[in-house]
Amino acid sequence: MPEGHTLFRLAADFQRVFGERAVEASSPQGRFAESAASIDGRVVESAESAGKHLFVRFDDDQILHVHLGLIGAFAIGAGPPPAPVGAVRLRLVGPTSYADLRGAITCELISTDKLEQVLGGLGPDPLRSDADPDRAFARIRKSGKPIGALLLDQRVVAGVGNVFRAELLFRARLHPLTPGVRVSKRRWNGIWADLVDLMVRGVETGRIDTVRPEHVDHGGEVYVYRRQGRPCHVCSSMVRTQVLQGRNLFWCPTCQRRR
DNA sequence: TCAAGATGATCAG
DNA sequence: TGATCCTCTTGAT
Repeated sequence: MPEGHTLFRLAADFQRVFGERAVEASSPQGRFAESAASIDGRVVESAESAGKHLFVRFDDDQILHVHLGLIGAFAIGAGPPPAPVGAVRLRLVGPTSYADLRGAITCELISTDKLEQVLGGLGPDPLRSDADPDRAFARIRKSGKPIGALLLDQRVVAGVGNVFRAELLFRARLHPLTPGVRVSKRRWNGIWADLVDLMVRGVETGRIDTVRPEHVDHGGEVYVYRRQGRPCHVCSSMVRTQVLQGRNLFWCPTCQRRR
């Protein structure tokens, strides 16, 4: 479930479990064997996330860069690790816990220069206190692309995925195909504040929970994401879907009218 | 039991 | 735009 809040939690978990500790590294699947050997026995100095990227810094300045992609997962477990199940690309084992990486699209060792390069390509991350929403708006206001496409562009905002996109636009009552150039500064400021709020809550709970209490009487709900053909929680219109740039878009045709 | 689709991003054409 | 990476869940058979 890798959107920005997932990576933020993962980095915090890494810091708590492996921080300041030496780890054994291996690649049961074999595809990362050489790099695993290179960090085997090193001490983890720090772990942090930026958007959907995870960076783990070791005491010899090597940096592990992981991007989970659509299907990847970095599972942390307590105690001694069991025999690897499935294609475990990287396994880290510390004194009290272990972590298994599967299915990631990126798993590599990088230098500080490359780290700067990756960070430089990302828009502001709502979970970082130094994030500047105006930097994102500067791109949005001069683009004719739909706001729904711009929100998924990691150069615009780092960490937003398909769930946050769908829910943010619903909560803002904004149609996903509205061109960026038509989104006002005031509107964007509201969306950004809502995004920060939702992602911070996502970090706390580990879930994406977006429905306001007055609209549903239990938790674990979303307004439109993957609810196509089902009634909107607010107005009972049927939620719609459409593929935009290869990704599924969801919206309520009544609450999010095209202007 | 098996196929399809999914919260992502890159690359070829 | 479609194929690809590669894993897991869901729903159809």
